[in-house]
Amino acid sequence: MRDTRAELLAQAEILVRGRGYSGFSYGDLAEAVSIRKASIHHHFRTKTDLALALVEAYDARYDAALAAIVAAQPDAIARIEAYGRHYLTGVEDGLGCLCAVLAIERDTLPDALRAELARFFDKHIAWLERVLAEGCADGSLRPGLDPAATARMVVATLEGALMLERLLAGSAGFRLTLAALCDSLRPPRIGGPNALSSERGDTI
Amino acid sequence: MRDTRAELLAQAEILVRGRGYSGFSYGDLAEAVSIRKASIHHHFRTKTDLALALVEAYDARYDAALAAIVAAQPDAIARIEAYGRHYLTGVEDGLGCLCAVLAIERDTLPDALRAELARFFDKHIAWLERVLAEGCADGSLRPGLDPAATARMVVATLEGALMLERLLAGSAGFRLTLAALCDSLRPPRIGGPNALSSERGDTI
DNA sequence: TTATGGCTACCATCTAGTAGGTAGATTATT
DNA sequence: AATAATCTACCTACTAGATGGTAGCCATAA
Repeated sequence: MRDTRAELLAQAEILVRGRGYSGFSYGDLAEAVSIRKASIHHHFRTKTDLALALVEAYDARYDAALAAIVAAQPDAIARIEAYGRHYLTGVEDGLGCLCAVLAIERDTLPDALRAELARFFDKHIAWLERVLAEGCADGSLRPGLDPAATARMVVATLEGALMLERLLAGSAGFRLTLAALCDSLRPPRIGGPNALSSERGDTI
Repeated sequence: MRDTRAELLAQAEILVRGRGYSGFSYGDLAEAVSIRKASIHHHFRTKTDLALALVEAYDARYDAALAAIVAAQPDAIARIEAYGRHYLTGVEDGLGCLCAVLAIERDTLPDALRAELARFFDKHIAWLERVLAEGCADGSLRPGLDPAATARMVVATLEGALMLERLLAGSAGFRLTLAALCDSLRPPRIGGPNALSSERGDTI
């Protein structure tokens, strides 16, 4: 027997991430899942309820992903690179970040949904701030780096790159940005081809 | 006599940037400008025509802004900071970037509009790449920085920060990100409180 | 005179959401 | 074990209102 609710969530997520929240309708979703429009209301009474459930599921998946990254990657830069690769799959699938898509329509969003979005992003920023603070402490990051400000910057960069490269250069463009971001966090190489005012060195 | 077309453009831009493209309607716009819905069609035959006109006007304003920045700021970092301050006004006004808002709904956008958006962002990336290349050449930027990749990163960071901080911490949050971004482009400070094990000469 | 720019009055279609019903499974009661 | 009550998941049919867009009329200004 099929799990209609799960199918609704999966297809709705694809629709929202591709066309925006008010750009998709129960009609579209009904067609995608092959049930009648009215039946969707049995699972999600209102469109807002559906949106909240979408964010909840998306958030839970990210919770798991963040924990997995911390477990698998010991190094701060590697963690941020792994974090960035989650956004990369969005670019590859041609889908924006669910929460960014919703955030765009901020002015028309119900308060509860707006609050959930804020919680989602605050959580990511807090996670990154810890990762960065640890990296600062063990010297694997550029000295002088401000973990709090840089955490916000990292989320912003990846969110922006996903929006941008979904439109422009796809995963190739995204990878460039992710590489530039990681480079900007690394400690300056010393003694290499470009210590000081001399030439700049290659990138690897 | 009033310039209705200009008023329509101004109000439509506010509506789109606040609620998304399919989140605003001719009905909303008619109310905002105090004319009848049907009269809008006299100025903009279809909603797509209106969107194209919005992007054109937005693009033209940015053309002027980019030129003004180059004229006023001699230094690469100062130019990028000035560029970032344009996004900051969006945060202050509670409005997203017009083109980012439209890009979110990529899958339902008419081809012509999607192409205009790509042109808009490509232009910004090209402009930044030049600014960064010049900054690399005159030594005012971190050595080893890749202008092409970093240009994409800068646009992504600012677009992402605008989306994010409009929802979260407002201009205070945005300023943090902008500061972290500029810091990440500067040459490493030397001799300061946190020089690595090796000294090196000053950069300014 | 002829555009221009607005109007009223439409239209077909789509929107989220409701009402009420049905077939089948599950659970409770005898 | 048989029956009764309830629940689940879907359906058809509908509503009121919004949507983008059209047709055609009328005032004013060049």
